[in-house]
Amino acid sequence: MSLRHAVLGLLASHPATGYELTQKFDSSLSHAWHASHSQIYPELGRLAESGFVEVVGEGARGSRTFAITDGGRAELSRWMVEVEPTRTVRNETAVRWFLLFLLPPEEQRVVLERELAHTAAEEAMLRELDTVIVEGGGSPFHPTVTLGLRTLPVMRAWLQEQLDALDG
Amino acid sequence: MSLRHAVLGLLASHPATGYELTQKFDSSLSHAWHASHSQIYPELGRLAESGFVEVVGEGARGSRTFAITDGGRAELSRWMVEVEPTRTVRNETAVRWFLLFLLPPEEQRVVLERELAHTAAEEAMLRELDTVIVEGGGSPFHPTVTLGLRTLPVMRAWLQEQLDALDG
DNA sequence: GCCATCATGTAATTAGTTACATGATTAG
DNA sequence: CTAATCATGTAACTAATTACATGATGGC
Repeated sequence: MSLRHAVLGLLASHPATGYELTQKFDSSLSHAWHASHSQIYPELGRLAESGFVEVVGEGARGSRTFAITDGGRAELSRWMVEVEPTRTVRNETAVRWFLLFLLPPEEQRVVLERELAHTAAEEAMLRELDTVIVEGGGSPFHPTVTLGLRTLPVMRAWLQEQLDALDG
Repeated sequence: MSLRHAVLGLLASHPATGYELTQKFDSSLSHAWHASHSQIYPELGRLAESGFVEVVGEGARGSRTFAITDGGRAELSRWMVEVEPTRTVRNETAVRWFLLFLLPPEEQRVVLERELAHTAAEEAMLRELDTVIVEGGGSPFHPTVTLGLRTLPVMRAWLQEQLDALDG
């Protein structure tokens, strides 16, 4: 389970509430791991029980800010350095691209155009994230943006080639 | 759930046994979706119940070969064209890369070298898959290989840059 | 006053992993 | 003969999604 360590990692750079963590899973971490609030709140509870995080403040509307503990940092390092990474990937978009050839040309075109539009939207999102990061004086999560902005043109080129092949 | 449609997609290009499908999830589809045999066999049963696949032959050791039906093809097209794609991704390797900066330089180096070694192994695997495909007279699953071989250099360059930054 | 967003939680269901279990065939 | 691979299945458990549920705060 990477959720545990993803949450720990987010808290390692900044204390946050469950709500803020949920937002980070939807922005900076969205190309690496997904989790919704119904998973995050119970996980914070379990991490606190294990002594890896602790509540360091309470705010409006019953919000609680969590911070990583020394034990949490140790656990995170251990996981990153010593635990053999699980290489399994789950990416529905990739599945769809790889099955594309099964469709008749006209349907392929529809799907390819949808995907091209999506890469454009994604690029806009990444550029905005990048701006936020630069204005904020640099952030630990730059890799998501950097790698995203570098791999997007490769993806777009492939989609465009498939479209061109349909025409020519 | 993409498993259902991934299985349907694999059967759409070729009838196969559950065992063969399991192998394909570990090779051609490994960068898009993962599934183990304990998930695949029950799914084949459910697909058969829905009338999307059928048994078209029995072989040694109780093996059963499944093929997609017309109904299955229709369902697959519907899913690919009409169903709004789920864009959530789960990739533990990406999580690890994005948390890298949390480690002290010497540990970063260890991890970066492990990851560089992994990209090399992956490239070898992709090249071998590519050879198999070319010798087999071309295969529908070429996109996995093509995109993999194109994105790998981007990944490797990023890893190398991080390493260089540690040194210089 | 009302709508958007902030903020948290739980319950029911479905998906996925790990472990258990069995046996046939084939290459060396 | 024996180890690797082929081939299938189920059970127990863990992870993740979807749906239900509630209420505060702030801007207009």
